[in-house]
Amino acid sequence: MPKSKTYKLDAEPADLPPEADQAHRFEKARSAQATALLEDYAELISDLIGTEGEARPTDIARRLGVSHATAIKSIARLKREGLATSKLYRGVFLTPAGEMLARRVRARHRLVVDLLVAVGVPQDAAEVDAEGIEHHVSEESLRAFAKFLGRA
Amino acid sequence: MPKSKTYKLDAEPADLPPEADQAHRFEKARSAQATALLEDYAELISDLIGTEGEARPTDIARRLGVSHATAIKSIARLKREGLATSKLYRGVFLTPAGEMLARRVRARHRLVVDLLVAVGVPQDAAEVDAEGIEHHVSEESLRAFAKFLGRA
DNA sequence: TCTGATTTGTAGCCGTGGCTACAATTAAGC
DNA sequence: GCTTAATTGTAGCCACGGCTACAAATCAGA
Ligand SMILES: [Mn+2]
Ligand SMILES: [Mn+2]
Ligand SMILES: [Mn+2]
Ligand SMILES: [Mn+2]
Repeated sequence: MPKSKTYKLDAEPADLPPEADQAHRFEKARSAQATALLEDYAELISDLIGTEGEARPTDIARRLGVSHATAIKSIARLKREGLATSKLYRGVFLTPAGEMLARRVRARHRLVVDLLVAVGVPQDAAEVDAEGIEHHVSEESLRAFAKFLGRA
Repeated sequence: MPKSKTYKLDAEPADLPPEADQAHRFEKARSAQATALLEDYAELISDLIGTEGEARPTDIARRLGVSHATAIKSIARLKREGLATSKLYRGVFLTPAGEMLARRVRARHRLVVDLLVAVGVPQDAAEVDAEGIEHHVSEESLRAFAKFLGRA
């Protein structure tokens, strides 16, 4: 992560050299990537709690296709960032912030899949591609997607 | 999570437990992420050579918004992977493999931007989002995009 | 030419997210 | 209840891609 800089979330002066503009785009993509893992974990934990009643590290790891050690370390990061908690040997839970994130991420995930399908991408490919694409879709694009899908 | 089975693109047996399906999607996203940096460098180096006549580490770094040390290390990875070469103090060049990658990536980048715009995303947002999205768009999706845009 | 600015390269640090191997704890079965 | 299997956690390794600081090489201008 770059350092905690004061993010001017949309006020990017347009009168900078063009390479600054490009640098800004790359920076956005990097920062989106930095949160992608947190988003996927939040969504998955929420899903597991919803369908299985609990989210245990082993299940999380299996669903993600990583070793349980990796999952546990990533869960530690979620806890550090205030998105999850976990009682010893009793599964992982989402904090209110984590729940909010999960809800947002799930809605976005569905919207992305639906848009892909709407423009002609086969369902299977849409599911695969969306898992990576979702983390780079801005609110502005999401609004456009919703409108395009007639859900404005 | 629909249990569809059409993707013979990779040799993934379609009759596995559903969580294997999900793991497979996450794995795809991770592997796409692993090549994203190479793709951006290849595209950028190609652009710089095309517009400036050469691609020097300092310029690459400025366009990406990273330190020159970071750029030089990433360029070293490109060389390791057979995508670029560089003569001391004389800029970075793409190997044939690197050129091919750059061409593919540039075409894909444009197609993604065009699709986003076509579904109503403002140009600026499309440019920003595409920088991240592009790395996760499969060939299958690309074909669908082209068809949707009437470039089948 | 030579001196100072720019560019390039190197070294070393850090956090992330992979992994394996092993230890400890809990759950299950007999 | 004991033994064994499964789960969870820890430790330690690695590659990657950020960074700063410093060194070396090249380029430009006076
Ligand atoms: Mn995802
Ligand atoms: Mn998702
Ligand atoms: Mn990109
Ligand atoms: Mn690009």
